[in-house]
Amino acid sequence: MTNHNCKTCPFKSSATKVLSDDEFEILDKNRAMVTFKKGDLIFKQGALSTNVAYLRTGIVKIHMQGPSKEKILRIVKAPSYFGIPTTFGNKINKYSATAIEETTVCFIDSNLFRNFIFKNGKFAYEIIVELCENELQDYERYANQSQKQVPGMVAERLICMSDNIFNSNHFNFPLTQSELADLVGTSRESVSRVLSDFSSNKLIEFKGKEITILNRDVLEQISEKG
DNA sequence: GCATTAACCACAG
DNA sequence: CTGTGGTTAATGC
Repeated sequence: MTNHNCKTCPFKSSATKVLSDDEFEILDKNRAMVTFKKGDLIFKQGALSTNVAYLRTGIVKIHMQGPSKEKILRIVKAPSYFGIPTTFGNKINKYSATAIEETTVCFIDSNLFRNFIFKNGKFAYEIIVELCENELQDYERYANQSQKQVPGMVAERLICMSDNIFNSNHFNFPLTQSELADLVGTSRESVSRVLSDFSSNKLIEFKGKEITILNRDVLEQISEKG
């Protein structure tokens, strides 16, 4: 971890892959890699933002304090940037990031990052692509969330986690039920009921945090029907 | 009216 | 942190 090298880092972003050797050298001097444990706050809503955060390994949740409750905006899996909007969109962080499991994060000075965008068009393009993909995903979630019922949204999240984060039908669920509720925008009780319901209908099985998807087809139907 | 859905509250493991 | 029951409000036949 001490003498790490960006050029040979196996967790480079697709944007970073197009940097020149000179740029890599500059990057190496202007970034800091930090390890976070499960539950650690990585950056905080309301605090000043001076670095771009890049998730090198691990999983984090992006969350925001709403008028009355906490809202989980997204779950981000490495490798991915996760603090670009909050660094360039506003001086003050508009949301917080918390590690959901052991995580390594690279902080890159935002002035340096801005320079790369100015000087290296390919780099800038890759960043735009990533931001656009995120935005599209968010739009989809807004539409779903306002029109689906609770079982539909929970089913959607389970499938999404299984497909995009764990690539398996069996995984250790990284959130509490209360957090899952904050993610899909309902109450903790509703999540609990839906989960027991799915379980008694043999769509999933869960003991503790271990979740297994037993009947993916029906779960997808529920997700689509809402 | 009656059923469904889901939030809020409360209390118990 | 989770599971459940009671209550209540909104919405849709």
